Amino acid sequence: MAYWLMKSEPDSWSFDQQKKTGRKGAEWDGVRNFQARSNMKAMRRGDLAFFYHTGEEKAVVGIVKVIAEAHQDSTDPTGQWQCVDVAAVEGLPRPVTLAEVKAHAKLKDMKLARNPRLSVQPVTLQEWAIICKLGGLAKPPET
DNA sequence: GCCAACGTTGGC
DNA sequence: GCCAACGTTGGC
Repeated sequence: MAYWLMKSEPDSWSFDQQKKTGRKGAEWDGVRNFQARSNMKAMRRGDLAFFYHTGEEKAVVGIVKVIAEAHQDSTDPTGQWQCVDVAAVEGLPRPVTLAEVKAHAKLKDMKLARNPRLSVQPVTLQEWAIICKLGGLAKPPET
């Protein structure tokens, strides 16, 4: 069981859109970065990920679950890129902003703060728990 | 809208 | 295989 963080520009794909796809979820397509790809290849069914909005919001807004492991990205004609499928689990009652992450002693070394350009990144259990709490969840979701 | 940081590409 | 140039991302 691993934890991740996936970033999206809400204008192109938002957590609200993700929620509308319900339990069947959607492909996390369009990733064209080797590091992000290798992170997606390491994902297993049932892993959980934060859904982060870039741009205006710059905040973790929800949680998604990996429902299909890495497979061909249907939007890639060259066939070299892959994606996973994710489904919304729940939104955070209170979004956790990038500013808060950077200000928090235990979170400021997160990849999110250090390398904001990596679109799919691992999150430690400790980071996961802290952000869930800051986000207003009584307890982190179960798989 | 600008700029810094990073990743990727291509020439040597 | 190295490195400069370029393009893109994302924060400010």
